[in-house]
Amino acid sequence: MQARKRKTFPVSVTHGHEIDIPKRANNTVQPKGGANEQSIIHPYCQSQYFSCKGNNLKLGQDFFNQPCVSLAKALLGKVLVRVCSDGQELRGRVVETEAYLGGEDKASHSAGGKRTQRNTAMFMKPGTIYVYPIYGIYLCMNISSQGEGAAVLLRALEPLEGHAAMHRLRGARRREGSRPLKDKELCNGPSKLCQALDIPRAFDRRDLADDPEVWLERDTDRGAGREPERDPERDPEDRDSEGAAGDKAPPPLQGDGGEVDVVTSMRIGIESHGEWATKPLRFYVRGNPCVSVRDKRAEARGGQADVPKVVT
DNA sequence: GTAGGGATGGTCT
DNA sequence: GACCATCCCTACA
Repeated sequence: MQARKRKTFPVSVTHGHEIDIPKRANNTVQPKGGANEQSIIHPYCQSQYFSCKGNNLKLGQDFFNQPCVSLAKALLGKVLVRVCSDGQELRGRVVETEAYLGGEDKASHSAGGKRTQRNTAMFMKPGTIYVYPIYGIYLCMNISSQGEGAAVLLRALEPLEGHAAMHRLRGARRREGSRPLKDKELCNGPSKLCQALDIPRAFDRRDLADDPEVWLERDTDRGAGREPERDPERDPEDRDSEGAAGDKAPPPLQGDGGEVDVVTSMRIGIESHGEWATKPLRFYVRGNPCVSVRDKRAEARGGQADVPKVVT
């Protein structure tokens, strides 16, 4: 299937989506410097609207230097960018996170202030990537925050750019002949997103605020939440993104500085940690089909988890 | 769609 | 040796 055409001007593209560029009265776009300059505008980075000497969309140290719960919520709607070895950029919007608070949090790898070779990154400066192996064969990616040993686990992304590469990367580990993955299944889990964006263990302890291969950006896509980008390389039979198997279209994310409709819930997979397993420290974008596990009860209550007390 | 079970090997005690 | 912030597949409603 071919990429669906949109009524947007295709000169400047963000995250693989065309962005709506205000047109002049004569309905033409006037790139700064005239028509010749249009040809040298980079599809993403050098948009005339997001000119990026040094990429001014990139989130820096200041962003990461905030308390863990605050960072976990702030990450929702931001875009994780990964530059592959072949130069291709993969992009996914963060739609689900979990906060691990450090010493007091018994479910955290850094519980009790315990510092090991593995979790060293959790104690490094905010914005440090913590990648660890789990169940022998998978990886999970965290971002350290303010607070000793505190970090935010990235649990799910909404694929924005590089769908074909993500399908390849995810498919490489699946059984031959198994059913094709839907777009919403590419990154709907902490290890799945590491596979889809080719996040290696070697990224552990690297600085997300200053790394040429992986970083976070503000989301400039005012159309976030609409139908995901289609990738012409993909299997034409993959029709998943047609409303994500009946899911309602996710609510619009308001890019930078805007509000995201956040659902707060209990964290996943830590049942053995007693009361800490029930703390409302998981956050996700309401209605987004790429979330790994939806908490319908929390959603029915208006986005709040059962347990009222939030530890920050 | 949901639930259950098997696979898997690094990390920690 | 036990645990594990997971994933995939199959069966069933």
